Amino acid sequence: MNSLGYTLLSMLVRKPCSGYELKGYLELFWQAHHSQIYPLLNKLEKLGYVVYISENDPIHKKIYSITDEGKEFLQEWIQGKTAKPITRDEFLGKLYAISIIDPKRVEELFQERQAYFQKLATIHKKTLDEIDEQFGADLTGEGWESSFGRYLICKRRYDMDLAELEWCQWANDQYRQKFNNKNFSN
Amino acid sequence: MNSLGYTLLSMLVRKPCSGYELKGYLELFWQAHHSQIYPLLNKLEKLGYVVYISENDPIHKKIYSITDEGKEFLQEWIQGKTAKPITRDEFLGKLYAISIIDPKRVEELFQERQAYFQKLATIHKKTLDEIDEQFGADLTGEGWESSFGRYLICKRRYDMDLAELEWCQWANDQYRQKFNNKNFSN
DNA sequence: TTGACCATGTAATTTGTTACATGATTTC
DNA sequence: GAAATCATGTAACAAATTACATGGTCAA
Repeated sequence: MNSLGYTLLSMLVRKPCSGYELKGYLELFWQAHHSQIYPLLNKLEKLGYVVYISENDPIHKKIYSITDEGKEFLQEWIQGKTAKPITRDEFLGKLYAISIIDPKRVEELFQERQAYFQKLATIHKKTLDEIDEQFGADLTGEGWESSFGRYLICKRRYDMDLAELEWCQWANDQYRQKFNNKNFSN
Repeated sequence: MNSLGYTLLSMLVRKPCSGYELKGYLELFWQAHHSQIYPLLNKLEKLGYVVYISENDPIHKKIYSITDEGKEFLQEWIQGKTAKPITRDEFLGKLYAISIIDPKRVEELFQERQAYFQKLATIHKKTLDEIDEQFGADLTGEGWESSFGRYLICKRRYDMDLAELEWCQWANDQYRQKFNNKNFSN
């Protein structure tokens, strides 16, 4: 099984989910396409690590639940070595060449970046508030344990969004100062 | 050409580099293997977007330089749509299931995470200091323009390292509080 | 009735990872 | 003289992306 497969199992510890839901939750720290998720869930099901209960649920929606065997399998992975986090950021790839980018385009790139993370920050703040509302900010609500991991991860993501926004402002300011002083040329 | 290929071009705007160097610089925001980088550089060379000057340089080291055609090609990419940043984080994949992880292992996971980002923060701080030293903190040194992009990216990375470390401390504290209160069970 | 979102799947292609291969240099 | 780091390459395999394919729901 690959890392994404284990991660799907990990997310099913919190609550039974459909592939579509998993894709959404996953976006906090792992962007996966549905074309990866659905086949993996089918594989996990064949292996007996998840079961699906399509019961009375609307139309063609498959809610997966982790099995005890799935939990054991997951534990083995959790005990093993943890791979380093991976990032790939095209914006930064472009920014590397900032000295030869048209100033209008630079401003545009920063603006797009800020808008993107502003949107994410808003979404993640809302999610955090919802978790607090559901379980109580003093962490006393029922079922809290199973959502604790997601809560920590969501908080991290929100913190990172804010750090990214702060950096954006700083970097854009630096650029403007630089540009006004020396006019950059090149 | 793919995003990594364009990003390599972008990095060559700053200064001529070997594939090995590029791999190192890239690690700030894009983790690529040498088995991707070397073939891409050969491809870019065949297309005339980079040239290599192995001249008097030690043994088998190939220093690549971007051409004017390469810069034009790069500009087209920079003008186009920017793909969203990608992250994949196994640690967070494990953390999702924190409610069923042995507390000792949880502490270990947090410790490893902190050590990892502490190490990165130290490296990135050092790199930032070197850039400041080389060009002057008031951004007046010669050749500053071409390293400005790298400077911004390096600062971002350092900020993110610190944010990650702060979150780690917060999250570990939350976990300990939670664990001491309710003993988590499960 | 159009567009956004929910919902799942497969196939073709591209990208990324791991393994195979080699060899020099530097530091301890 | 052993280990780490510098340095480049290819091949086999695994994973991710994009395209193809289908169909339901809900709100403006």
